[in-house]
Amino acid sequence: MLRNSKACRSNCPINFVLETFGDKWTLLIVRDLMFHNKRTFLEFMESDEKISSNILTERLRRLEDHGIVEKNTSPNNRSSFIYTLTSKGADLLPVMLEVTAWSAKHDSSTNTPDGFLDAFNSDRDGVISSFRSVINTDRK
Amino acid sequence: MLRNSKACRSNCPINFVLETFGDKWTLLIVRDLMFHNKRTFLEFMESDEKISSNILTERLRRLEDHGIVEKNTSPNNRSSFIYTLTSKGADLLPVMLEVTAWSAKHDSSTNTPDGFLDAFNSDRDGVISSFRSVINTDRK
DNA sequence: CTGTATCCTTAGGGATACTG
DNA sequence: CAGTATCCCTAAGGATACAG
Repeated sequence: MLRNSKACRSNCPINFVLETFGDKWTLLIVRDLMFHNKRTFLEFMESDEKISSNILTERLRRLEDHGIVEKNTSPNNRSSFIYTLTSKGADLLPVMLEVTAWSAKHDSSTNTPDGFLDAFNSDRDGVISSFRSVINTDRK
Repeated sequence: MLRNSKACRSNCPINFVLETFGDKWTLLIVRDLMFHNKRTFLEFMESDEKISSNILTERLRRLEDHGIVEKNTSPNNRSSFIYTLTSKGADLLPVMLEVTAWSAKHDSSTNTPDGFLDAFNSDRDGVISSFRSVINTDRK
């Protein structure tokens, strides 16, 4: 459910992702959920890029509004919150891996795991499915 | 050659693309070059999202700085400029198609060509290569 | 036509303090 | 711990005019 829906600039599918991910922070949260097994506010705060707390609060809420992230109270600790990707969020995996491959190809200074690019180029589907199996998704 | 290089926030490949594409406009220019055969300033101005001229000027320059777009004077008209994707820019095609597929799957209001999603899911490589062959790239 | 320049408004974001 | 609230500054962006 959308808390506040903005007018779309167009119905282009590229524009559609920009309405959600067209900023410098949102995709980093998805990355942390997807590849770094992060799931709490503090864990997101600790990432290298040093997001500030007010921005993090707002971006998490927007991701929740867009159905990409789900927020639940931790079963054992009631004042702790756990963020997980929904299946819609997990569906971003191919996008994320293509982005990673592009960066790895065109910027040698990016920290991509050794052999990723070769593995991805030779067995893309295999790499995707092996990642998919370990993603932190909500399973009810 | 970079006109002004900013400090990177991290060496993460996801962050790397955000340094270039982490805004609401840049990717739309790539989309126009890649899928709509646009190549002049005016053509970019005419897109549905209504970018303003000062933003367009700055984004084109940044894309040129990052080696994603090339700017050349038109051979027949000396005061006219033609923008084309470099091979680095054209390498974004798989990313763009994955983004399109994600949007098409999760937002029914996006204007995606009929049958794209099915074609892409069943013959991804075929779809990519057929797109690749018609992309407006600089070939010298 | 292809931009630049300027002015102005709004959104993004950093720092910090504070609450349940 | 998990945020919210506030203050303040800068960056992003819209409108418009203008230059080569």
